[in-house]
Amino acid sequence: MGYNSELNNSANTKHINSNLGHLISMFLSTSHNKIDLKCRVSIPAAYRFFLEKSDEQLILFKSLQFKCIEGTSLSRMQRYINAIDELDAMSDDAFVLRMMMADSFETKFDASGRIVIPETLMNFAELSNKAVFMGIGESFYVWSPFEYEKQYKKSKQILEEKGPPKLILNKKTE
Amino acid sequence: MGYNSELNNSANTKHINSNLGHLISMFLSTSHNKIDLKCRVSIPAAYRFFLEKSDEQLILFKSLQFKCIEGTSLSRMQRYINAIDELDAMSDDAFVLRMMMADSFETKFDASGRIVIPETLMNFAELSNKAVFMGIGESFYVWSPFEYEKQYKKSKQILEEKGPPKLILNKKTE
DNA sequence: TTGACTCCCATAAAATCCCATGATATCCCT
DNA sequence: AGGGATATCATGGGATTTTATGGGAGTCAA
Repeated sequence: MGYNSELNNSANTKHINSNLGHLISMFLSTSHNKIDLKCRVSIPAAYRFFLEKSDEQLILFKSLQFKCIEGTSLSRMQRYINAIDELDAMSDDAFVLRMMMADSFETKFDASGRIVIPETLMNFAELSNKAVFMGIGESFYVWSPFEYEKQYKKSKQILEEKGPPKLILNKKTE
Repeated sequence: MGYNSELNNSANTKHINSNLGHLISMFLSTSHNKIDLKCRVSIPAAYRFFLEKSDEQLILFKSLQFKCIEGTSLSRMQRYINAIDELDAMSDDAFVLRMMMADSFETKFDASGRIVIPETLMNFAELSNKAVFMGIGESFYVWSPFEYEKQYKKSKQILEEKGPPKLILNKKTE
């Protein structure tokens, strides 16, 4: 779908030419956005460009580790699914993972770059009127402000107690 | 992208031909620049050439070790992102790395070679109207003048007390 | 018709672009 | 080597664009 078919609505074609278009190459940084009464949130512009640039669909699903929503590209989601298939099909792990994955949603932005968060995910992440988008490279998390604070403090505490990861200190990797 | 395609805006094409272009191959030397009311700073021209020459995006993030901003290339950041996938998601290293990504920003220069320092990073490094750029090879630090002085004195003191560090150069240059 | 969902238009605040300038630094000609 | 001409750097500030957000009109299904 490399061309501007009618599937690309005006929103996409508008933004793809923006100044950010050639910039963003991953999900980074954090932003606090408002969820309105219709459960709409603006996806941070930088994230949109990453997806649009790589012509990827956005997938939202329940995080397997945390009380938050995880967002990523369709192609990366495919890799998750493949990884589950590698597991013993009858194992408890595989069962649980499949249940979680079943609640994943393919979403698209409206003309102003917003998505609607499905009710299932709103409940799972205990979201109400604020969402914290946290970019972690290949994917991003959507937290309630409360859960986000908890997670952030935890990481900071680990950093203080244990120092930076080894690979950061060994500047020359590979 | 060796040619001046239209993707190189006027800013880049202007600077890429400068006399410094063939010189700089990493971040070196120190310079004191002003931060204006819009939180803009000029990136030292030498740093820009390094990035433009290697066609790299600039990433700014909170240093994990010091009270300063660290700047580096996107591809270098990519190595840390890849590392996240290799780790157990609940490991301490993974927590810290995710926090690092969440506190990272992809930036680009304006037509005159300036960037805008995100508010989060301004606060973290306690910057107000002056920034000290300190090149350290593959990345650079941005300090407040106060913090910079502190670190500078500290290193001088260590040098006096313990003598010059023993440095063994590795012949292999990869 | 009612509710749920989508599309469209409006807007304030913030981010970005564009043009201008003094101070250095560099080039070039004699 | 001197010294003016030229280019570049770092900086200022106004104009313009984008972002995030609110709210209403249209649509489809039960």
